[in-house]
Amino acid sequence: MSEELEDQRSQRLRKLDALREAGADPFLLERYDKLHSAAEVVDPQAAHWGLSDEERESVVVSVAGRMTAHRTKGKVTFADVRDETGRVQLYIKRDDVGEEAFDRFNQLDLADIIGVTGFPFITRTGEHSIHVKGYTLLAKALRPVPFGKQDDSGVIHGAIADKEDRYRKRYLDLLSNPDARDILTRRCKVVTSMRRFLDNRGFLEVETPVLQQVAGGAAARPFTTHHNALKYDFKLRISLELYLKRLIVGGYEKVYEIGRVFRNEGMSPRHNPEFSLMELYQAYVNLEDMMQLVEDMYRYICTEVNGSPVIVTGAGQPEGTTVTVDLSLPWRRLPMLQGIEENTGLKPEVFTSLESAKAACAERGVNFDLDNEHTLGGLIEKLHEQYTQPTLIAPTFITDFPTETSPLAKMHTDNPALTRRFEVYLATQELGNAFSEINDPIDQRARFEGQMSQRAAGDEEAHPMDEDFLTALEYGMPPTGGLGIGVDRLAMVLTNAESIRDVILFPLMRPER
RNA sequence: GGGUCGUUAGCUCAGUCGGUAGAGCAGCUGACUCUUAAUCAGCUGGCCCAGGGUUCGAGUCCCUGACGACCCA
Repeated sequence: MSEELEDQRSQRLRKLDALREAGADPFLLERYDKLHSAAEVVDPQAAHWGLSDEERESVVVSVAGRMTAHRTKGKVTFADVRDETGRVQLYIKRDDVGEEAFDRFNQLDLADIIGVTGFPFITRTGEHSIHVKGYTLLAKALRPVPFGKQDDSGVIHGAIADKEDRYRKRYLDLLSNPDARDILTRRCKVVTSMRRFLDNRGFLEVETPVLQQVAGGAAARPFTTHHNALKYDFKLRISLELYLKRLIVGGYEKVYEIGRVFRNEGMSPRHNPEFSLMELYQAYVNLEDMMQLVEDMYRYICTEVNGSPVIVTGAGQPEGTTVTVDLSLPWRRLPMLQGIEENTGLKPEVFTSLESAKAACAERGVNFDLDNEHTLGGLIEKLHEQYTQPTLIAPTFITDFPTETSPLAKMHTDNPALTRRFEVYLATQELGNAFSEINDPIDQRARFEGQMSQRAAGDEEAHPMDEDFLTALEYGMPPTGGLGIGVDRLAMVLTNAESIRDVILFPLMRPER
């Protein structure tokens, strides 16, 4: 095969072989004295830019990163090197480094990882650059990386664009699309700032089992996996709840976990089968204390991640429109039935039985099929989702959930049909779920039994019986407030991401065949 | 689960009425000692997602499938 017919990978392999034969195998290197970041070198405030041209020549800078562009111009070459912090331009002159080194530099391929030493240098066009005196190939890229090219208006051409490629080969997306990198970085900061907030408040971060005999704490179907030695099919957890409450029984008073949970359900722009959940439990506090905690935490995270407590997001809005949500304004509290009345005209009195509620819904006309509703609580939540939720732009606590759909929350003392529970909504998105935890083991058993009968009636997502958890409650658990937050969905709202896949580094993909 | 759209060079994308495959970038060769989407000259590069079908002839039309995206329940 002639040289001309080799594909780019073969050409790069050939160059690698040549380097190895010459005793310059880049993959044998382990360490490079990377003394500066690209951003530090380029920073207009950096001390070296205040020096005279002559003084600057004695300054040594050392950077490392990927070569993302090169422009050869006869006996001088310009190249770009990019690291985590940004881009810096290199200027290399044959007469400075010698013909052999200059030719070797021009043999480098885009995407090769190099280390460079030189001195700070301002080009005739005013760009802060590095005048190269020496360089080392630290790793060879055998495949071309689609960096794209940025035009004068900042638009990048040729970047990897196919969403499937971007998710499957996220490393290329990160190298190619600055926006993707920015969103994912901010998502990571959502997690660290959440952790910092809770640590500062004296919560203990704990880890609980992923492999469980009974997957409870939420309404969802679990994944099953097999343990060979025990010959037992374990479930992957669908929430963190029941183990964290066992820790409250055990005497811890403020615990939290940020962890992956798994729900065996379909995928959508808002659903990934594995996702990150934060749950916290605090003994001796009530629902109102949890509301205050949520307000404080969201303001903190938003300010840490975005620099401001104001969110501008298109979540839940018509294409091309955004809403502004100011987390520093007072948050509204709205009982669920009151919200339904405001948005449908259906009065709370009709929700005394499933039959009367269905009749009232049928008379009014609703935008979903009443035949699919088998419980009063389920019908109420459906009305909430369909009519109230789309109106909830400003931060709102929806309170007083039906007992039927809240098998782990304390009942109201004056109304056993409703619970001491709230969900947080902002920009129409549900971003948190909290309740006063049931600590009455008799009540908890009755709730589980109610769920079992729904399960028997065909609801595969109804909560399973958990005898081990009930035993724990029987040893005594203090009154406790609990809170759960879907981290990915919070990140979506804070970063204005369109899909949950945009805030997950490696979203689940169907295996390629 | 239903519907719509997409899959063409390493990357981004064209491809007309069905007539044997195109551009830009990347790559290769050469020129150029301050360029920056560098420029200029020349060149290379294709399982048109897969499998069937219609046709003298299919990237293009039909069917089935794979994968993805979006919308709906």
